[in-house]
Amino acid sequence: MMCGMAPDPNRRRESSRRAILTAAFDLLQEVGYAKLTIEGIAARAGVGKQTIYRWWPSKGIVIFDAFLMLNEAPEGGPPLLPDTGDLHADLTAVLRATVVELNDPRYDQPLRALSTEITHDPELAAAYVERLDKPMRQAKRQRLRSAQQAGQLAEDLDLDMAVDIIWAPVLNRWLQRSGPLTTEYADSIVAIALDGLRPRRPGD
Amino acid sequence: MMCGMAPDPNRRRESSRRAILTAAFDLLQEVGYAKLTIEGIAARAGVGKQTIYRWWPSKGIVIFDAFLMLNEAPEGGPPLLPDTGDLHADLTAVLRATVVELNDPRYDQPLRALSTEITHDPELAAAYVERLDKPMRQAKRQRLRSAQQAGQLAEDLDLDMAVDIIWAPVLNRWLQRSGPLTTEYADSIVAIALDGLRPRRPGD
Amino acid sequence: MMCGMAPDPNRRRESSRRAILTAAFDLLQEVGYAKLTIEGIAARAGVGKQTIYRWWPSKGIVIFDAFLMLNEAPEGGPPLLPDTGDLHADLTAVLRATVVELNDPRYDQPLRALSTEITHDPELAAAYVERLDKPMRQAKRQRLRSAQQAGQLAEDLDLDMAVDIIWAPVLNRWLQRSGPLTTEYADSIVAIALDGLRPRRPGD
Amino acid sequence: MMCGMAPDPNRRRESSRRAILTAAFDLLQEVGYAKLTIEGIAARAGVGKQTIYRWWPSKGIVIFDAFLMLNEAPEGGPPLLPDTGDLHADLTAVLRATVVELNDPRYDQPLRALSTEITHDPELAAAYVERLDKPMRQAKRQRLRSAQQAGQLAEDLDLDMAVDIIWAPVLNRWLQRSGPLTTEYADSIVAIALDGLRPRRPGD
DNA sequence: GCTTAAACGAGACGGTACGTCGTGTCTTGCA
DNA sequence: TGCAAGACACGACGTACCGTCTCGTTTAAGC
Repeated sequence: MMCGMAPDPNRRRESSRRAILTAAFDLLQEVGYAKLTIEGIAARAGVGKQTIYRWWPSKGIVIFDAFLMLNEAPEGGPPLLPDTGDLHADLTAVLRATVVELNDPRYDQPLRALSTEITHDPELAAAYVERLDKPMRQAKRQRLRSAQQAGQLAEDLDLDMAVDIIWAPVLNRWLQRSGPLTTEYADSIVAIALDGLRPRRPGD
Repeated sequence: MMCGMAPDPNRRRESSRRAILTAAFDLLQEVGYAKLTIEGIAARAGVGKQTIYRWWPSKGIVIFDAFLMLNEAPEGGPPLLPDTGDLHADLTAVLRATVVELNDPRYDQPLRALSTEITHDPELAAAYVERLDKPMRQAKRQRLRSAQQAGQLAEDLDLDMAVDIIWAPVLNRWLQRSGPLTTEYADSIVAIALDGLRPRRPGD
Repeated sequence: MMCGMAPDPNRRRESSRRAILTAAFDLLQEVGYAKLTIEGIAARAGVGKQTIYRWWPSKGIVIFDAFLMLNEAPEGGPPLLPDTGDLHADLTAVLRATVVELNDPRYDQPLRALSTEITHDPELAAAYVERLDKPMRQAKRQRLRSAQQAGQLAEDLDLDMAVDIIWAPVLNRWLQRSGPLTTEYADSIVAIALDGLRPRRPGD
Repeated sequence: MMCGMAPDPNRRRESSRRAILTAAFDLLQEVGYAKLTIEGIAARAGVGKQTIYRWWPSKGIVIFDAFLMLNEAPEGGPPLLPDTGDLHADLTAVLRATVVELNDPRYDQPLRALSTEITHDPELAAAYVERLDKPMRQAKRQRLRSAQQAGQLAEDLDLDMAVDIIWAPVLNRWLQRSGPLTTEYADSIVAIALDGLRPRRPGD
């Protein structure tokens, strides 16, 4: 017994949904976030504007859903980080991959757009954390836990913080362009995060 | 020889400049980034739109300048971090202050707006790094260098990276709302950053 | 041989037809011609839009049919004008009735809507002339012919023109609101039409 | 001290005004009333939609103003009807001219549009009566008064009604297409109006 | 009475136009 | 001449309807 009756999802046309999300993502690449318009998405998708407004409450959620579609499509089970036993090497490889992805021009504009939307919309941020961040974070924590059990990480270490300390600097440098985002930067971050800022005793 | 003539900065009316920047900052708090308009700023500042377009090339730079005005006003010389000799305590205090500022509702919307503009405009990002980030980073590096000279930090440590590792997690959590941004979080980040993720030998 | 198959009139649901026409007429009164929409009619009639599109080619014809329904319903045979032998009195009475009907707020909006549709759609105009105008005109002509045979009207008078000369001024004043539409106006029109604009010899 | 501050007519751009009214009139001819849109007018006039909305409260008034522009432009003083002394001939000539104008395809659609707007908007109707109908009616009355003074019309004749009786049938037949609108029709109307429906004594 | 094909209600869809808002430019008149 | 005021061409907004198109669900004719 609600008013403002929500549309019936059964009647939703899947082809339109995909066309809209694809168009949104493609346009983000091509024209950038500032020039992304609902009208543009609708035109590119060959869809009426109302079809977008009917199913998505805001442009930000369209963008978010576009990423969801991308990430859910090719998945074969939950993501996993490599575990060769060499924590330093594994983390370096993964963080380098992150750097490469952030430097990929195909993802640059869309990712910045997603970041902006998350920054300004708490609900979207929650959805992001839940749907996109959580699975990756799980995998990262998983790798760290494995290292912890092998005695390679401090016993009382909060793994979520460890994840933050490793990945946040890279994301931040990318967002703010506070310096070149290179694989060397990734390497150094991993090294410093593992060993800490303080001098280590010889023999470690 | 009078095409595209740049306006004469000498004739610029200072009162209008301040009114515009103040209005921009206030409106950011009140209506948020998405609803911040040039017309709104002009109206609030009691100024013609052209006066904004004459002196600022984009809305982002108005926002940026608004922050510049704030940060340059009360300054008595370059900023400094406390140096009690106890690095852990000093860093904790400063990072806690950062957390408090980020949680201050007066700065929340404006800071997010600034962040968004930087994310999407490389030129603005460069200006940000140069004019706002650099001075603070200088102060942070300064404190770390002092510690390094006292043997409290690794000799070969890249201090810029150290700054990133300490401050990026806090900024990131704030931007993405990936978790509660508390002083405890700040404390833990400092602790982990200093000691690293690896287990320390007893006696450290 | 099955393209564009016309719907089978036998299966037509009479209740829907009446509901649609009633809804159309009522909405005309309530919201006026400009805001009359097919969706509105369908909603008010508790009917799907397609049911309207299936049976009526245009909104104008729905309106027209609504009038047809009204006029055909209470009919017991063809309409007749009173014939007391006193032509002046009879015409005055009938034209006064016309004025009263045009001034009735229940019919004002619907009639204006009908008029507009007729004005812009020649086919509809033909239907109007045939189905609504003709029967009334017949009755009017009948009364005039009776007077003509009694020697009260010129022998060679074109009765259709006589009808026009008597009724058109009233309709026109109503449509254009070029002046108050009163029974006195009707009276004067009849008087002038009968006697003509020229001065009459005494003794007429 | 008003809110909803009306725009300042001094700042109005005359060229835009003319372009809009011309475009509106031309489009009425070309696409007809039903397909006349504000967007279409703006596009054809090379003007922003807002410029139309700023100065005209409704589409009907744009149409009305388009006619005003047409009628005020070529005027050299108030309009006059021919006065040869032969009332019958003069009226016939003028009413024939009316018929010709109504049959002119350049004016057909625009006039029907104007008629529709007047029918549905009382305010517009008042403006029409005042600005467009009144001057013509004045000229018509003038000619009739001249005839009246010459003893060719009844002394106590209400000249406004006389005008109605002569012109309304033609307008009505044109609007409703209730029959062919020919010069013969005009002739007959004049003849019948002058002599009345009743038989005249021989010698008149 | 059971089947089956239609008309039906509901409403999603690709579109068009609405009337509003903001952009960045241009013009006018005041100081 | 710098400025406030604001008109302007332009483009996007979010909404309302258009007319078409599925969907299941009646419903009435024909087997």
